[in-house]
Amino acid sequence: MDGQVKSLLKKHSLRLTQGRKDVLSIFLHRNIAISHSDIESDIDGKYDRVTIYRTLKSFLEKGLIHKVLDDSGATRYALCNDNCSEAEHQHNHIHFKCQSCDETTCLDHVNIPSVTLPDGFQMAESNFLITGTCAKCA
Amino acid sequence: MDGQVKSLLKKHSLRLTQGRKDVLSIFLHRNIAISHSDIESDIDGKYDRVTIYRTLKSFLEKGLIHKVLDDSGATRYALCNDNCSEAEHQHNHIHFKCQSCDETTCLDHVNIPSVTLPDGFQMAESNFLITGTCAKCA
DNA sequence: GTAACTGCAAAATATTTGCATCCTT
DNA sequence: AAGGATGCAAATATTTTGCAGTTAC
Repeated sequence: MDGQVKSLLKKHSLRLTQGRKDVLSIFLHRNIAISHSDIESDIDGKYDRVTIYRTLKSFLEKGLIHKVLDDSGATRYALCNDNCSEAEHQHNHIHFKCQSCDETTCLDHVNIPSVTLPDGFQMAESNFLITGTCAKCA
Repeated sequence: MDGQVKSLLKKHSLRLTQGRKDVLSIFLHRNIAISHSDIESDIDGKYDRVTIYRTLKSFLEKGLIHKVLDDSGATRYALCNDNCSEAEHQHNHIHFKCQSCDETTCLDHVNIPSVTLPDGFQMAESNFLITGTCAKCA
């Protein structure tokens, strides 16, 4: 796991600092979309709130994580898949938010269906969020 | 238009106050998803910031408007269609956010395709946001 | 008349910026 | 050594809450 953390950071041209390793570990351990405050409570004061904001921003810019839309207003993030880089994101999976346990998961095996847009509209990215009850809470 | 405003408010069991009429008018005039700050700049101090928050909350609870997902963190709202009520929301259209003009529109004629969820997952609502270039900006 | 709505003040939460210091490369 | 990362302070933005006064029904 530690080797994975290092190689992921290196792969995305990010310096190997303890803070980044710890934050990335959280993403790897919890396979759900997490927010700034999730991380803050996980590390429990080990790093400054501002540092976490900047860490997330760096990860975002380098294509290590992506934003997960949420209907509650909270900003959440999830690990990108291997195909993502600073240059281009390649996400085609649906996000599912459970109304019961409040967890947002990436449905990696459910692809976003293609849609036909009206004349003149050009798609760049798409985000699909489904709300409901997850398998654990059903 | 004024009659439409009144009947819409009545239909959703909302008292006819000037503030609500004005806010609802903004939604009717601008057929795009708007945020709290959009409204605030539109009314230009006529009502308190807090009142607008509470107005939006009331509209939301009574099924007059719905939240529109946004990738920038801003919370936006759009008018519900006729089928929505306090009890149930019935949205099946895709939202399109233009990266150029920053406007979010409801693509009323593009339905959200149905997807098959993994075993145990149950869908309640779905939100589909496509980012790209709109017809005006292409 | 009464419950709901509004404005003002203030608190709580979320996010960003500047700067000095420290650490990775 | 140099540029990037961090911590602290503080500014800004966003949203919520309490309370007193006002208004719609």
